[in-house]
Amino acid sequence: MLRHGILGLINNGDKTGYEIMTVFRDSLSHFWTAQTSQIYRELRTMEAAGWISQTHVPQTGKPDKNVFSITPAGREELVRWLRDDNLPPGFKNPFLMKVFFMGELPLEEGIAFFEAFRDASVFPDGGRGVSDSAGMYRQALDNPEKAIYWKLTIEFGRMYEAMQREWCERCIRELERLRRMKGSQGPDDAAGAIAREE
Amino acid sequence: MLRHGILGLINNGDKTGYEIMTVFRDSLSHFWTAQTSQIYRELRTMEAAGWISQTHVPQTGKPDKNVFSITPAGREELVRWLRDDNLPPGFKNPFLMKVFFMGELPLEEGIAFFEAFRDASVFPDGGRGVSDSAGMYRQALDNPEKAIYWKLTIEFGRMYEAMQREWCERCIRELERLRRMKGSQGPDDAAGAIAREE
DNA sequence: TGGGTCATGTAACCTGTTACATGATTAG
DNA sequence: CTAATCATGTAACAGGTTACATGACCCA
Repeated sequence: MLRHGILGLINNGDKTGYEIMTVFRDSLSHFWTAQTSQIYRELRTMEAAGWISQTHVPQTGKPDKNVFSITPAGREELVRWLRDDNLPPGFKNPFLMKVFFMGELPLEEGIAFFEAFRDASVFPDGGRGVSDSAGMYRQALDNPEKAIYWKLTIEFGRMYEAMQREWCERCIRELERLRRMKGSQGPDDAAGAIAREE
Repeated sequence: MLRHGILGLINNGDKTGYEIMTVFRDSLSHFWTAQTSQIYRELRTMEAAGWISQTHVPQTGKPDKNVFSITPAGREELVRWLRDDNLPPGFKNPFLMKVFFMGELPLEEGIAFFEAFRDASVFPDGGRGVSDSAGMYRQALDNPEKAIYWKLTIEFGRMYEAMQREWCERCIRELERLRRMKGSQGPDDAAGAIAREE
């Protein structure tokens, strides 16, 4: 996956490993992350596979750079991957893993946990930070057909956030309801209420 | 993460590696997956760390089993993990990675891609398959305070799905709009319309 | 003079996936 | 008779994270 993401970025224009890292950090962080260590490793693998080629560019006042360009074989591989029906089955959500076991902590802590999560947003500014990213903006003007897909991923991020916030609100309401029941009527009544609900 | 998930399951009752695998497959698949190979490896690590202990149980007519129980140190580790503010930053969505580069394929293929995704649901039956899982149901009756969190994770799955479907619908509408513009007015006008939109 | 940017990477480790291997019992 | 279930794992590989290392230039 990362391999093909890097390939797509190089397809949009020649890039150094460093530039690829900045794109991941500034424009793709809402759906993928990558460290330089992994990027440089993948670049070597991709060059060995003949998907990209490297040009050494000496610079003065700055370190020299290695600029990577996509090859015809790389372009073929990119569309092959796009068409390939290969979406991985396993979806992992560490937050839900914790929620699943939250019954081990007092209710109050559970409520605080959801409040903290609701208030911590992936897009603290409503997505503007990602949307304004310079490189993507340039591309949006150059090539609207590529830009529309980029906008759709941003839209996904926004909708995901809104959904997550709404879910947190619901969870907090549910937990507060349980707390009230425990407070006023004792644990047995609370148990009955939950069981009856389903 | 997986380590702590396994720990939480053993905390809810002694289990064999095989039983842990079935719980992941039947009840936690909407937010985590795990193969037996990984489960047995983690169990060994966890036993070495003193979080769990093992009892060999000979059986007749069936293979012998190794039943794992949580230790006091394991229980301490579980609540430490629950309280620890350690949610990983990197969120990875292979589907969005593909969407991001879909501009390399013709519009028709992009539309078909979203249609296929919209129709492939994680919860083909609206979540009933997961909710009815026997082990979890038993627990829901035993311990409502644990069960409520399990229900909340199911609810997340349902909301996520609904959001994803709605997002797909929006994407399809956007792409169809672009297709109409390209068809009737040529590529330059389409470009202008997208640029003006932002 | 201290921190940020540009630019390269390595080493060690941890986590996850794929494929394989065994073998009795039970239900259709 | 065949497939599924119960129950254990190993080996090899792929993918991802953390920490470290270098070094010049520029801005406050």
